[in-house]
Amino acid sequence: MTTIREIAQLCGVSVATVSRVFNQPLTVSREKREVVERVARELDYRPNESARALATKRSGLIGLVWDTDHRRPGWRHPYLQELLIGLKSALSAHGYHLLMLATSGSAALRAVGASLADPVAYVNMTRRHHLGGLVLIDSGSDAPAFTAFAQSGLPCVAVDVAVDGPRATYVTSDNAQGAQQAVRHLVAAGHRRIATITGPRQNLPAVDRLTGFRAAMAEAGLPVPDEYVVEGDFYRPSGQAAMRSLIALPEPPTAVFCAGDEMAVGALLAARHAGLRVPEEVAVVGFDDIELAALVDPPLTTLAQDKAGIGVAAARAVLTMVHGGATPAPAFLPTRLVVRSSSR
Amino acid sequence: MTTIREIAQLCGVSVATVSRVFNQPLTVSREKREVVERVARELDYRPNESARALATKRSGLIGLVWDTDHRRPGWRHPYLQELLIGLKSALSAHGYHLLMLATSGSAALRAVGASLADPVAYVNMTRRHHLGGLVLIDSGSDAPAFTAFAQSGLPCVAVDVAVDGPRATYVTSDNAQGAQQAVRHLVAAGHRRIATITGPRQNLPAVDRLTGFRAAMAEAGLPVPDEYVVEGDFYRPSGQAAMRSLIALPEPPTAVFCAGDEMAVGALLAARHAGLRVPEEVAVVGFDDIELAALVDPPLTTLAQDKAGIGVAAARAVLTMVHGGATPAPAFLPTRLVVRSSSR
DNA sequence: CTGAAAGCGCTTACAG
DNA sequence: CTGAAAGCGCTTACAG
Repeated sequence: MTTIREIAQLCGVSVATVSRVFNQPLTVSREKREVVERVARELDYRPNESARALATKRSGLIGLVWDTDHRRPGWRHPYLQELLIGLKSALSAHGYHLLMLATSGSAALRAVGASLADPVAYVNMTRRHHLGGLVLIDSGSDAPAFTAFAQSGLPCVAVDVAVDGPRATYVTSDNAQGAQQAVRHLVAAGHRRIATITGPRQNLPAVDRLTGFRAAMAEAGLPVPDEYVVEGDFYRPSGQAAMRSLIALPEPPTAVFCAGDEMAVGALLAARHAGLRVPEEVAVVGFDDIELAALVDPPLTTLAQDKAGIGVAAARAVLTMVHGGATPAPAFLPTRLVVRSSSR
Repeated sequence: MTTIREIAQLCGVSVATVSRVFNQPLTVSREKREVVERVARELDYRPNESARALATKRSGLIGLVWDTDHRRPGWRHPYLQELLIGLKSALSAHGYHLLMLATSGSAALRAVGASLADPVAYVNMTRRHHLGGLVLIDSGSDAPAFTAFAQSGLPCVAVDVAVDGPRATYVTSDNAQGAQQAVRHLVAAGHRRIATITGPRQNLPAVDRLTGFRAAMAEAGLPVPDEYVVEGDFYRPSGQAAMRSLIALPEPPTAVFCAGDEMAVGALLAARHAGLRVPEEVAVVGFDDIELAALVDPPLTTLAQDKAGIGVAAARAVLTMVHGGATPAPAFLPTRLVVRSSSR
């Protein structure tokens, strides 16, 4: 790797001048600048990022926290790949790389002295590596660390989880709005007895979807008996179990809004096992539009999230803060109703 | 952030001694060591990674190249999430983080002067950031850059693509073996006319699966007429089209081995559209065991890859090289036949 | 075992 | 506009 010194010598200028050519080009006379640029190009010069980070305290890296919930080893993020695509492309466009941090559940941290539950582990990593900020992907198992980081004053953008702090914001789908669309669609199809299978009580999207559901039901003048609200955990089996209990009611619903596609697939299975035709005897609507949604039988009506868009929005939000901008307000990205055969 | 200097002052020792306590603890007298360790703990000291990397030319980071094929924007990796889980956990266990590089398809690289097609872009990034090495995930669009990196002599581990170089190796499933298992399973079920839908000709897993297919057919003494080998591209529509053409043959196969689950799902659709019952009239076997496989109708017999295991193996291979070990031989991880209802 | 010193490669006030 | 110098925080021969 060629260094700034070699270029300086070859050009007969000081290292300061070479450095300026790359960092504040307009402060250098055009002739010197052009010479330096030419020589740098010929030698395929690339600045040493470690040296740069040491001198400037900025690294050109954004951290990504995506812990896999150790209490639920089978857990999968419903749209991680698209999220990463969005994140990465938006960060790349500004010259940033994405550092996936070894997370607190790992042996590594313990090795370097951080206890498994060290809530300031992310703060430390961010400082040690001079990260511009962090993007936090909710895994449901990291709440204290998320909170500690959000409070730290370092740029922080969480996905699908609400965080609070001087430079903390979050991005998620407009879940309430999505749930409303689902209910309106079902109401328009003539349904009156509409139940919902929710996500976990502490989960942001789950809460907002339930809120939207209730709002839309109220808007339509429809009652929501307690038995029509069954809590699931976003996993398929919970949807299946919830649907079974709904079917067993004295007055079962004619339509069920599920807060996630995985649960909706479970609900479909339960309906099939109970010998109920979908959508004739019971309509089902999901949320997420995972790949599976279009392929189950019958294909699932659902609310498509702008998965890559959430990644892009998260990237933009960190970058805004990294570049000194004001902390962006939380972003709620619109969802899109995709009508398939599981409802009408 | 507290620095080594502050600790040195508080302990009344030189910075060299403090540094040694962390890097070569046994060369420091026990008393000084204990004092330094205590003070460091009290101050929650963390070494500045940029300074460290600058001084040692090692960063504690492993790079990850995962480009999304710009010629195929809809492309999705069949098991990225599990791969990342395996990679990350194995790297974490040794204190390494994973740096997702802004890849060559991005505007960012052009911005910093790397042309879109710059084959040495990865070499440069590795040097600039003092990365220990790179893990390359095949996206089918980066061949020249992969080759250039593999040749560079920097530690290189590719996933699902063969690379060659002094410190380059790769890991993939034992695809030939898996295909053999598939064929043997079908032969054992009484099938004689077995066709295959392959992946792209240049793709390593695709080639190996075809090789295994042919080997097992030969072993069983069964012919493989040219029309029984149809090339797909791993995407669902190609499987559907290929299956249509197989069904249309004067002597159609009674069983079809698909080199990927997505294509197998397409094949299932084609069979359904043609009014053929699966597996009674035509059996279908896939490869990968994606989530979808268990959920289509009928559930798909397939070869499960050890997805996280591939990530772990890749991580171990880079770490071996980073720590000065010999270049590991390419690893071929065993697959597991999962029999479901699409075959018998 | 320990410290003073040089060095990793770059940036940025400070003078001129 | 340009250069000499100090500094970012750490590591590692080199003496002692």
